[in-house]
Amino acid sequence: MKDQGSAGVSPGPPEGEKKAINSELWHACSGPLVAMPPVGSLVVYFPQGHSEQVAASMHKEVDIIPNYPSLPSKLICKLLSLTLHADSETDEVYAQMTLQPVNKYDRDAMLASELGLKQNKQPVEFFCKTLTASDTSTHGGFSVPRRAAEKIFPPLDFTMQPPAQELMAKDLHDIPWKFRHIFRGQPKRHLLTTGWSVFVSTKRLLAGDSVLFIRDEKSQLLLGIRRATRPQPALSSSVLSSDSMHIGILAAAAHAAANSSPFTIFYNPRASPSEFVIPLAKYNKALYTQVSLGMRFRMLFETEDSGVRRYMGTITGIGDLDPVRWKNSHWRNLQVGWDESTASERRTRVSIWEIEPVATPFYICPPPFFRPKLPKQPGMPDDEGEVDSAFKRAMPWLGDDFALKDVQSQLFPGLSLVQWMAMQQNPQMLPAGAPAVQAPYLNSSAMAMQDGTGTGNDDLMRRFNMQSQNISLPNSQVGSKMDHAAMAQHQQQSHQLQQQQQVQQSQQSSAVQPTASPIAAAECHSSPAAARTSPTSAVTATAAARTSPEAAVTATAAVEDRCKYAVNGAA
Amino acid sequence: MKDQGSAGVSPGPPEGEKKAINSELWHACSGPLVAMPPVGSLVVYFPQGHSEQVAASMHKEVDIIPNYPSLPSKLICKLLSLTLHADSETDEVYAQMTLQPVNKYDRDAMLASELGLKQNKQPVEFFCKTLTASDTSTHGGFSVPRRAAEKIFPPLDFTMQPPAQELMAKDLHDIPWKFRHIFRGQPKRHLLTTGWSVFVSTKRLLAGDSVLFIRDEKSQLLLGIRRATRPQPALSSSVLSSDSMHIGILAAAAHAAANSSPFTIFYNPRASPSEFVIPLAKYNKALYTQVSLGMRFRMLFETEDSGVRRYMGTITGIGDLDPVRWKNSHWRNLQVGWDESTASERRTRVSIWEIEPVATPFYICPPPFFRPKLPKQPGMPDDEGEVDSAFKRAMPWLGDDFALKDVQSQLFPGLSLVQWMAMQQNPQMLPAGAPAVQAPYLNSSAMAMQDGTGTGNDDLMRRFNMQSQNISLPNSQVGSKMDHAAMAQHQQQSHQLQQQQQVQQSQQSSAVQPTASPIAAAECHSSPAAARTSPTSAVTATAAARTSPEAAVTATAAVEDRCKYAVNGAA
DNA sequence: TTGTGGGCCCTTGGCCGACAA
DNA sequence: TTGTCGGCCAAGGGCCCACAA
Repeated sequence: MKDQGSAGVSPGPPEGEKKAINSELWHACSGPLVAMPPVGSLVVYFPQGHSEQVAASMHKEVDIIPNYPSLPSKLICKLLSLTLHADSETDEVYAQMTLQPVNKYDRDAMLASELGLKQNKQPVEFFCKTLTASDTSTHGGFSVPRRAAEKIFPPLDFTMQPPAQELMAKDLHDIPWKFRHIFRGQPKRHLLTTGWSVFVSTKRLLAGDSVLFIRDEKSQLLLGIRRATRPQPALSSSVLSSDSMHIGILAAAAHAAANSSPFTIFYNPRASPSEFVIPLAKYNKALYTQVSLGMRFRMLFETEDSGVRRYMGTITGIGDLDPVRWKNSHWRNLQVGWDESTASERRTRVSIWEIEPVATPFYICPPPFFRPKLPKQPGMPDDEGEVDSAFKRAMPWLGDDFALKDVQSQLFPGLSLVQWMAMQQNPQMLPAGAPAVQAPYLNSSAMAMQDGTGTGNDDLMRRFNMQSQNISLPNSQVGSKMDHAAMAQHQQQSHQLQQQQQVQQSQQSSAVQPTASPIAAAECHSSPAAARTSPTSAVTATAAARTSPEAAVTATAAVEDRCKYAVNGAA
Repeated sequence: MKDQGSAGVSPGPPEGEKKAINSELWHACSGPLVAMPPVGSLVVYFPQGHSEQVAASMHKEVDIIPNYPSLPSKLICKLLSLTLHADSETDEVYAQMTLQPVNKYDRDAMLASELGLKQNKQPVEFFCKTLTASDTSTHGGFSVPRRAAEKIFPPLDFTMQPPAQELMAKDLHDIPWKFRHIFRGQPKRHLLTTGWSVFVSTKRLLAGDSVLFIRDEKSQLLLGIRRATRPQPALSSSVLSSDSMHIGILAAAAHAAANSSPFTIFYNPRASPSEFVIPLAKYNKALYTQVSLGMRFRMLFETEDSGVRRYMGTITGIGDLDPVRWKNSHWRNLQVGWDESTASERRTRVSIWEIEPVATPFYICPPPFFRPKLPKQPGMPDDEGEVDSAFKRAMPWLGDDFALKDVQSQLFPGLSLVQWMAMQQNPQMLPAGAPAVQAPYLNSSAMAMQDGTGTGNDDLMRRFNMQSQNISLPNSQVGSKMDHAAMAQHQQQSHQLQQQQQVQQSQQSSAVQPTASPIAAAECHSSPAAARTSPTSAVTATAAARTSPEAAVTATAAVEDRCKYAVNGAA
C-alpha cells in the first residue's frame, strides 16, 4: 500500500508529504458514523480493538486476540497528533494518530475531549451514489440523480441546447478530474459523459462501489470513492506475520504505557466495525449509563448510501468478550440481540459507548435535587473548578489503572507465540470494590417506566433488572444465567408495541441527547442494485479472471430511510 | 497485498491455500542468488537483517534498527517449514518460514544444512528478457530473442507459411496464458502476438520489467515476471506503524528464543539486498575464513537479466554496523570498497558469508597435516561421530549465546519507542576471550602469496595484515585506523594486475569451492534499454498520472557477462 | 539479430435517444 | 426518475512489413 497525499489536521510526522487532505472529503469517505477526536483531547485506547482491526484489515478470522504482560485492556491517552491519509492506490481512507498515555490530565484536554463530541464532520453539501452496471460499463456514462445534480453541481445554462458544462472535481489526492456534465435524453436527465470512463478505469471502480461528490466551503467540487465491502481473499502481508503484527501492537502500547511515551497507530474507519480510540468524555458518559440484562437500546448503523439509521436491540448478556486473556475489559462486553430478522449480519457484541439506551435523558441531565450527591458532572464540566480532581473523586479507580508492574513472566517452553501470550493474564486487576460496569445512581429501565414510556411489560422488565444486579461481580457471564426462553417469548409478544415506543422515544430523546447526530435523508427509492459480469477479453478469459462483484446487495427492508442515493439536507 | 496461490515445500501453516507454487518458477523469479535452506536444516537468523528488510519493503530509509532487551544479534534455528508465495496482485515472490530457536542440534539437521549448500534451484531451461518499449506498447507484440525461442519454446512446423503455433504458459498462480507464437517478418523473427497485450496490461508491465519463460521437468512452459526496481514512493502500511512493525519482529523473535518456540517470518528475496536467514553450515564456513583489512575478495551480484557476475573488492574495515545497539554482530560487519568505478551503487557493508575470499581453497579442504589439531571439520561432517559435540568443542561460545536472561529493563519516561529500544544494550556479550571475528589458523592473504598468486605487492599486503591483528578486540572500528591514502594508492597501482589475477583465481577456485554456483550465460549483447512515457489518455492527463519509468537502466560495463537477455546453458 | 515506426483493418469505446421499470 | 439497450461513428488496439541500429 503506497503512501499518498497525506494531510495534517495537526503537525503529524511527515512521511512523504504532499498536500493536506481535505478533512470534509475524508469524512465523507469514511462515513457518517466516524468522528475523530480533536488533537489535544483525551481518548481511551483499546488494544483489543486495535488487534481486531489488524485482523480485519488482513481479512482474517478474528481468532484469538492475544494479550501482553502488563498491558491493561485500555489506556487513557492524549491525542498528540492526527493525520488524515488516503491510500494512493485504492483511495482507502485512514488516519494516523500519535497517542501518549497519561496518568493525569489537565482541564484543557478534558474540555477538548468534551467539545469533540459535539462536532459532526460530515459535509452538508454532498451526495453519494452506488454505481450501477450502466455507470461502470464502458458503453455509457454516469447517470446523475436529478436532485443530486441540482443541489451539488453548478447550475446549467438552460438556454443552451442541450445544456452542458465542464465540471472539475478534485479527489483525496488533490488530483483534478474533468467531466462533461450534460442534461439530455428523452426524458431529460443529468449525465456525466466525457472523462467519466477514464475515472472509472483509473480508480478501478466496479458496480456496487460508491462515488460521492461534495461541495466544500469555497464551493469547490470534490469527489471521493467508497468501495463495496466485497468478500476479499485473505490478505497476507508478505512483510510481517500476523503474530508479529499483533505482538507489535501490544508491545508498542505496553512500552508507551510504561514510559508515558508517544506511540503511533493507524485507524482505518472502513476496515473494522468499531472504533478503538474513543473520546474520554464519550467513554465516561457511557460508564454512567446503567446497563442491565434485557435493556432496550438503539444503535446507529450506516446505510448503503452514507446515511444512518437506528436499529433496536436488547442486551442479552454482559461479560468479557475474552474472559481469559482480557479480563474486566469494556471492549464489546455487551451481548445483544436485534429486533429485525434482517439484522442477521449485525454484530452480537458491542461496547457500551456504541449504544444509546432507550429513554435516558434523565442521566444526561440529572434534575437539580440529585446534584448535591455528585460534586461535578464529568460529562459536562463547567467553569467552577478543577475538572481534574472532580474526576479523581468520581472515578477513584482510574488512577490505579496505569501503574506498570514489571511482572516476572514465566516462560513456557514449546508454546507458540500466540499460545504463550494467551496464557499471560492481565495483571492489572481493577480494585476489588470496583465493579466491571459501574453501578449507576439509578436504574434506567425502571426510570423509563416511571417516565411513562414503558407500559405493559413491567413485570418482565423488573425481573431483568433484578437479575442485572449480578453484574456488580466483575467478569461474570450473567448472560448465560438468563432465562432465554422467557426472554424470547417476551420479545415476540411485545415486539410491535416496542416498535411503536421506539419511534416515540427516538423523537423524544434525540432532542436532548447531544450525541445524537441529525439525520437528513431524502429521495428514498428502493430497488436492488444490479450486478453483472464485467466484460473480459476473450483470448485469456481464465487468465484475466477478475471476479465479478457478486450480487450481494442484500435487500434489507429499512424502517427509517433507505434509498439508492441520498441528498444530505432537505431538497 | 492480497494472498495468493501459496505453495508448500513442506506443510506450512495454511493461509488461503490454492495450489503449490512451482518451486523452479519461484526461484527463477527470485533470482540466481537466492537459495532457500532445506526444511529441517539449521539456519542462523539475524533480527537486524529482518528489520532491514521491513524497512526496505516500506521503501524507507534504514534509519535506526532498534534492538530489544535480551535478544541476541543472531539466533540459531531449525527451519520447521518453508512455504513459497507470490503476491496475487503484483506476482512478487516471497517465502514464509517457521523457525524454531535451538540450543543444540542433531546430526540430521546438521547434515541437511550441509546438503542445502549444494543445491542450486535455478532452472536449467529458462530465459529472461527485459521488456522494451515496443514490447509493452499496445501497438505491437513481443519480440522473442531467437536463441531463447529455439531453446525454450516447442519447435515450430516450418512447413507452414508462416510457421506459427499457440503457446500456453502458466504463471506463479497457476493461471494459464495463451499466446500466438509466430515466425515472420523480414528478416524473420520470433514474435508473440495475440494474447500478449492482455498479459502486459493485466500484469501491468512496463518497459524495464522482465519476463521469464522456463520449461520444467515435464517440459511444461511456465512464465514469470520480475519488475524493475524503480524508485517507489515511501510505502505507508496503513495498518501498522513502522515502530510497531520493528518491535513486533524483535518481540516475536525474543519470545521464541526464550521459549524455544516457533515463530514465523516472511522473506522477500527482491525487497532487500541481503538474506537474513543463512544456512548454519554456510555461516560456520564463513567464520573459519580469515578476514583482514585490505583483503581482496569477490562477491556475486545479479545481472540485469538473471545472470550472475562477480565483482572484486577490498575489505576496508571490520567492525559493528551498529556498535551501540547491536554489539558484536556479524551482520554486515565488513566495510568494503569496490574495484570498478561503476560500482557506486553497490553496498559498502557486507557480511562475511557473502564474500568469497580470493584464493581460499586451502581452508575449504585443509591438508592432512593440519587435521590432528581439529577433531572435526564443522563444515563437513563425516560419519565418524557426534557432530554435535564436535561443534561444542569447536565453537564453545555458541552455547552461551542462547540463554535468555530476564533483564530488568529500566524505564525511561518520555522517550519514544525507537529511542528507548535504541538505548537498550544487548545484554548478550560474547565471552571476553572470543574475538568478534574468529582467529583462523593461518592468514589467507599470506597464503595466497606463498601460493604464488600474489605477486608484487607483498609489503602493502603484509602491512594490512599486521594492522588486522587489531580485530581480535571485539567491536573495534579498525577501518577508521587505516591509512586510507596508502590504500587507495595501492589499489590504483595494482588495479590492472589484480584484474588479471581475478580471472585466473576465479577459474581456479570455482573448481574447488563447493559454494560457487556454475554460471552459464550466453548471447551477450550490450545496448541500453529504452524507456519512454507510457501513453495516457488525453482527457485527464494529470489525473491518470502514472509515472513513466525513468530511464534508470544504468549502463554498467560488465567484465564477465552482460546481455539484454540470457539463455541459461550453452546455446 | 531485433527495436521502432508506418500502413491498414476491425474491435471496442463512447455518445445518442428509445423504452421500460 | 433512471437503468439498460440498440444505433452509430470514431479512436485506438493489434497484425503486418520496411528499415535501420
